[in-house]
Amino acid sequence: MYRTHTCGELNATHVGQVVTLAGWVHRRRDHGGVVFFDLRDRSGLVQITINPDLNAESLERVSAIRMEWVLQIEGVVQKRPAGMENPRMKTGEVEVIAKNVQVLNSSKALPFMINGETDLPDENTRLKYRYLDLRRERMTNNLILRHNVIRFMRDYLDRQGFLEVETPILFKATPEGARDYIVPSRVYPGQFYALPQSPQQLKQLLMVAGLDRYYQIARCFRDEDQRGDRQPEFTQLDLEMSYVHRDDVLAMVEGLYTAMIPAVAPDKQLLATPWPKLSYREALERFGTDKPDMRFGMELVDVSEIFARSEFKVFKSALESGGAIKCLLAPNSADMSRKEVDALTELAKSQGAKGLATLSFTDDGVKGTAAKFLSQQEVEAVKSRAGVRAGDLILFAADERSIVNKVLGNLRLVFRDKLNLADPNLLAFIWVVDFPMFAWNAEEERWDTEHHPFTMPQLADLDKFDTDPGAILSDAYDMVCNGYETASGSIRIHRRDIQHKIFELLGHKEADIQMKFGHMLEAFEYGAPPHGGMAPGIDRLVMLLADEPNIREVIAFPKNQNARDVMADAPSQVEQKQLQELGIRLSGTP
RNA sequence: GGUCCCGUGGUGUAGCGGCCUAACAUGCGGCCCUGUCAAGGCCGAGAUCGCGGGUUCGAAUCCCGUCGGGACCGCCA
Repeated sequence: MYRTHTCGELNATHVGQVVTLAGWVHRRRDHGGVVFFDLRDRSGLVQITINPDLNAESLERVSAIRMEWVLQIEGVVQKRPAGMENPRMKTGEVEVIAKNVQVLNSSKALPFMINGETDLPDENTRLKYRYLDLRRERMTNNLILRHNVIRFMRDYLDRQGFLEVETPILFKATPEGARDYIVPSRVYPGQFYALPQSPQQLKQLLMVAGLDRYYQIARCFRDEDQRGDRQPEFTQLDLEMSYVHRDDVLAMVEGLYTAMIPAVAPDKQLLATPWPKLSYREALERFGTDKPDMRFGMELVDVSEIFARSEFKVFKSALESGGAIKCLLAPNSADMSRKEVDALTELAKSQGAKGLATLSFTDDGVKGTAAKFLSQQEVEAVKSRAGVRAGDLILFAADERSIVNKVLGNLRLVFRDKLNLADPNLLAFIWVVDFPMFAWNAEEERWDTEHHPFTMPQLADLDKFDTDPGAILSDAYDMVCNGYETASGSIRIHRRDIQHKIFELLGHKEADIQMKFGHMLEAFEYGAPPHGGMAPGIDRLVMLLADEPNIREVIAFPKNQNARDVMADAPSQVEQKQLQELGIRLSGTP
């Protein structure tokens, strides 16, 4: 063994012991006579003291040593002289007086500094040298946190009677949902596997197989454009249970999370237990989104009624065409500059609104773009309905209801960030339930499933299939936290007739259904039990627990926004021979 | 596919028509220094300002294009 102890574990109880350590030079402080190194391994830092009476061989090595060299230090743990302790270091009471210094490896000058939190380079540089970036304490801690989260999940689910089962990475392309990553087959030229977007079908088949309670730390692949909270491959806690109703699944997962979070992230507070349940409709109406950040108020206020007889053209025409007028109260924002309001208006326009109307309640009276178009009574009515106080700003959106909600929902988040309305240590978990089963796809003139085609419609709505599919609610649910969708799931269809009906409504032809989903339909004919499940996203959860702004910070080797691995430079071309074996000829760019 | 923002020594920034033969910090090299902990002091090397074109007497600075990166919209069952 190279070492007897780790750096971070040393403390006053080790005083007097001879120890051997191995690690990186985090910092060096060379005083000419005495030299200090902070030696680092995963466990932390400890000060190594090189005194001038060290053996000549070691002493000669010391002068050449630079940051990130790998050393093996044999020495004696000593209590630091009085007044020389460093209370900011975990090991600050002690130091290791070196008796022998071996250089295990040297290091080139670093492409960027990794011993502080400031001055991080461009993210691509961090990704190119990810192995250096991960040496940083913050990144190491993120990976440790992620490990603790997954370990807790495994232990907890094991105690709850779940079995961890692995499912294939090479599977079958699915026509629904995201774009698939496909893998050519050598044995069957011209045919392709697909990487799973999730193990959805497989876990349902495990229920048919009688596994009863299944989970997996599952890698999922979706070939869509990136965001801060989306990567081409990501990890879910995929789970499925037999003989459950919606609330059984929710209670299981809520129990897991409320036990886990104090254990892995003790600084975080849960907003409420049990977690509030919001219907999809209610979430949209009150917060303008199906993934509301519940850490602060600023709810949307419907003022359509107040303006039922308004002469303000913008409001009038919105109502006449069946739309709505809603507003948002931005506290203490009446003094916002024209420029800032214009920027908000641009944002609103980018999301489909025609514009924004404002009222600002200043010391000099009511100002804003809507002021001169509204009557005194209308202004008073808005004031009392929205609870306006002096200094507040009101923003109106008048349009189709869906656009109004979307625009104000996004503005709500802009003000959250601008006015620091959300407590960063709060985790506001909620359940969003009662999603619509279908959404009309205007572009392709057909129905799409809102969740996925294996989701069980609510029984009360089954008779609406032929009359009003848009009104059918499903037994789908999302876990939402601080404005992120952190899990999604549903009770599944376990009856062949209903499943078949869904595929039909989605516009699949009979032959297609057999080719793409025949295995599922057939399985349902062999005594499929009622079942349901969920898939909490692990990357997003760890991101929230670690206070990171994106999931790349909690993934060891993520891809950049253009789905590129800049360290290994993937994707890359392959040998012509490989393509030949697969029967693939490149036709140039699509 | 679209919108917006960014690109200056290894790294992070400043400079935003002439004062730039490009500044500061850090890192790097050398020298001095026996108690520091972002150690300190002195000296030094290191950048054709992402790339291409244009405007101008003159471009890091203005314009156009392009490449790379980021945020967002579309997309993400």
